Amino acid sequence: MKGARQEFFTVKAGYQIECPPQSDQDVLVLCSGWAFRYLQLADGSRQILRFLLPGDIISAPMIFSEDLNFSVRALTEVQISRFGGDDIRKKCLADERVMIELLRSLAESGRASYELAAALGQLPAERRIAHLFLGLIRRIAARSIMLHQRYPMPLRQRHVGDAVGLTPVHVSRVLALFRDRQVLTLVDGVLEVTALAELERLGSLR
Amino acid sequence: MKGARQEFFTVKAGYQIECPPQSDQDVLVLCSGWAFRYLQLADGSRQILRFLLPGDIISAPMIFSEDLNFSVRALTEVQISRFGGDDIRKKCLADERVMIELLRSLAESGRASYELAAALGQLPAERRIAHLFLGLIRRIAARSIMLHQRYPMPLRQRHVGDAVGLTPVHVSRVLALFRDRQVLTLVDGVLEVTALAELERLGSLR
DNA sequence: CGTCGGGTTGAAGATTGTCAATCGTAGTGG
DNA sequence: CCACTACGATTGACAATCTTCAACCCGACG
Repeated sequence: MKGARQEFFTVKAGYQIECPPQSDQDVLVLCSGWAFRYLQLADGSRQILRFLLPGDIISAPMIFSEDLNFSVRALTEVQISRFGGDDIRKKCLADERVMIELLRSLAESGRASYELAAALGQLPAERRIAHLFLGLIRRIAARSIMLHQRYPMPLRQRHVGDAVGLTPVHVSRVLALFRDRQVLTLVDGVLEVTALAELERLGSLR
Repeated sequence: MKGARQEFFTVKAGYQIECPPQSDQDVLVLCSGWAFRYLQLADGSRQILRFLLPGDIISAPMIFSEDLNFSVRALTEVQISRFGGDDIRKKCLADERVMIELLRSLAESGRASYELAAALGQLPAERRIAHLFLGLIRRIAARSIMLHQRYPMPLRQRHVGDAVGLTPVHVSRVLALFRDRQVLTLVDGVLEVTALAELERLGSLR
């Protein structure tokens, strides 16, 4: 990416990641920390659409289209790198591989949102939560070598609930079940998986 | 599109629309009839991801990516036009506008799947069904002039259920409610909207 | 020491699913 | 023309799932 205009900035945990007026077309990449895309509904509830991990493009589905139809919020403190939208678009046309990589990311994002819809529509609470964790630990494992099935997971139960369409109290009950059955524990920002096979059985769609 | 390799074929109502071996990269466009994209789950249930109307690209999210992660099935008898994948890709690079149009379609598809996730995760049955119909009548109205708020809607209640994550029985109850409250009726493949304002109030996310 | 956010738990209620019976309509074969 | 069947829609009774409301605990932090 050398030669491209690029800057960094930081957003504190819990704050929205704005896409300021003139820079709608810019591309933001998450460098450290966690964030999430979500849709805010009129009745006050929100649907978390995807958790963003370091390396993810924050507004992946919108690199070419103009209007952003979702919001993004920092889950932990995050560091973000901004690339000029025009630079990126020029690079795409110049370098085949940049374009391919962007499209791959776009396709992955599309697949994920379809899986999410299927999970929300068809699975009961337990399996929805298993599906969420399964997707997350796979993405985490793809980024760093894991030890003892312990994964960083800086989510409150409210975030889990907003992601799978359940109330925090019910999330608490399901997590208690998982604990009792020795499937996993989520404590203090760390997810420990004790029965991966069971988690996969619950969380897999096919 | 003149000069591109192109063929037509037909699929009967209820049959799957296959993407045969060698032509995974081809682009299929729906010319007449209705179809739907869906994900088949291991337990036998399925989530309908999007209904396809004439003019829609059948595998829109997958023009560039190789593996198709969803299935497509004909809802009515459909006519389909096939374009060679290589031809399309060449056109994209040659003609800026073709690329733009494809990306617009892709972005629209992404927005729709996010809205679907939000509806499935956050809305109760009544509002989920309202949301489905609202999205459909807007797309139908954009394609042809409508009279008296009557829209062709060749869905069985089972399709509605698979699209919004409810059992056909409960869909029947909700539709009965809508009938009683004079909001809409769905009879014999025709949706008649009698209280559009109410439908919008129920089915809008924001 | 008080407060506050997050998690846990119980009890009650709302929503949605399951099971089963019924009805109408269209098709099918005698 | 008449069973016979198959499918979709409807309805009732009941059960399972999930939400709501409330109380309580606990650690962090002023």
